[in-house]
Amino acid sequence: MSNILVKIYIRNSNNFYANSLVMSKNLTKRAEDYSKWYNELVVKADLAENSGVRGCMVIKPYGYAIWEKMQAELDRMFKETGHQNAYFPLFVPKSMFEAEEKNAEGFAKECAIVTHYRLKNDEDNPGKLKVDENAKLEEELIVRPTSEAIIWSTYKGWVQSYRDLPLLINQWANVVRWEMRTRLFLRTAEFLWQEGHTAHATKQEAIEESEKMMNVYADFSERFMAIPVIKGLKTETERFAGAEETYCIEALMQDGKALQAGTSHFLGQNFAKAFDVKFANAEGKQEYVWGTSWGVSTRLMGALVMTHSDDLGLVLPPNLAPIQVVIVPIFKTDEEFERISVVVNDLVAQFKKLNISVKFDNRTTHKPGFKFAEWELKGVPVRIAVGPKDLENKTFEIARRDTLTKEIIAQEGVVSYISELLETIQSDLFNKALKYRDTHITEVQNFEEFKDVLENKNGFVSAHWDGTAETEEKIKELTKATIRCIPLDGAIEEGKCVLTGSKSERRVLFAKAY
RNA sequence: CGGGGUGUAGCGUAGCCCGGUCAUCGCGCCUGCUUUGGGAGCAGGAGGUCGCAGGUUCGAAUCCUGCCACCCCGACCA
Repeated sequence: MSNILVKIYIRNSNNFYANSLVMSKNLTKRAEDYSKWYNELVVKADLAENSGVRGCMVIKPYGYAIWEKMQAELDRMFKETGHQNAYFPLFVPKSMFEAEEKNAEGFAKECAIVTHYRLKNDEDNPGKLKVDENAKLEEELIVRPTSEAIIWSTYKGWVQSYRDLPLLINQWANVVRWEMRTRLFLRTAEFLWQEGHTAHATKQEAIEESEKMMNVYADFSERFMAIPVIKGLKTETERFAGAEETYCIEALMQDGKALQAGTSHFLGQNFAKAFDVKFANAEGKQEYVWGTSWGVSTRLMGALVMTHSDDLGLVLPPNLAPIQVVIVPIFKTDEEFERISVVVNDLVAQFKKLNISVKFDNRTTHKPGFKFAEWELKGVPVRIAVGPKDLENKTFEIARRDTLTKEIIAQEGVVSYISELLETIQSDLFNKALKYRDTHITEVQNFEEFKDVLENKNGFVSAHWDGTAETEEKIKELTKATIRCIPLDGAIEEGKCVLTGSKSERRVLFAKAY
């Protein structure tokens, strides 16, 4: 093939040479550099691109369509569990931000801060502007890295009696965290998310709420995104700043690294005390309310890409695919195209009745082979090809993106066949990812095994841990692996800490993480 | 924020060390003909303030300074 280029990457002064075969339009081979593969995939599949503004990305229409589907489903689930949407300000006055000390401290190093509100002409550089030093704000405004502060300061005015509780609010918004190293979808300086913030009369109710939302996330992730997750608790070091307990869902990517896919926090009375949110209980006594907060972000898009995709491109679960079925006509003459269009238009109408999103790729500017490759790159779950042979035999060629298999199917009843096929693909994708995940949870008994798994196999390592932050830190230093979570379904099991040999009563999951 | 690297057409790149017909090649794009069941072929053509701003020089993609953005490692990352 003429468009195979042999590229030689020559890196830095160490004279490190890495040769790689790169198809001009294909993706970098995954084994060589997973992160390069990931970046190329995100860009080439038309999901997002670097904006050129520090650490921020542009989400392109195709990527945003996926996000909208995720939003719609999550929003439905939130409402089903009694939550309402609201919106709070982007700017948080510094004094408000610092009210809950631990939370403020936790985010202090990654905040964008507004200090001025006006520009003026720069006399030294005609046509240029500069900050007007006279327009300095009395108090700086923090661009929200999360909204607990501004929301709890608002809740103070909303809660007086136990009759005002619970307060179950969600907000869809953008937040800014000035991360040192950014990566499309996984860690961008600005990202889109939803954050739920609830207030309750009792501790028990708040704990139940945070567990409930963790379950909502796990359910969404597994049923909708076909990404298996492990539900668990964060250790004290990994816990959200300002929370009493952090619940999380952890997913495993194809390169064996773990990704935190969502968190739900039981905040205790920390924010209620910081913002003085009190209510009169049934006995007329003043009490602080109990809080939770929970969120998932556009990071889930990164999880989606890294969980299912292969070297031909994106693989989207049918539930999330903006286009579930694409129809590619194969023809030589206008007359053939006309005859195919008649059949296809009828087919499209039938799909629409079943709410299956379908695209008839009737471009005359590209050849079928090009279209096949393009839709594969974009991850469309099912492709139907229709040509003269099919008209003659009353058949279609059906191709699955996930398995890359093709079959010839009679036109009669094809719509219900595909409707079922979409469900099959959805569950097959989940099962495939589940199998990968489950074969990459390795129980180890000692530190030698521990290191061996992390060096040679990767994935989750299930090991005993003595429960101390020092041991956790030491293990991180030695292996780069962190405790992803203390699994909720983990059995009580006597054992010895993998590093120190001290007593342990349950296994926890370690992994290298994004 | 520390260390290293990169920035040349929409994308990927050669050239930089050693300043002077060096702006190179491939993909893509446009036009025409032939093609169309897996990323078409041939012929012709368009497209670039060499990241930005200064400086050195008769002359800068090339040397120097500053800035911006991106990549890798580390630190950081509820």
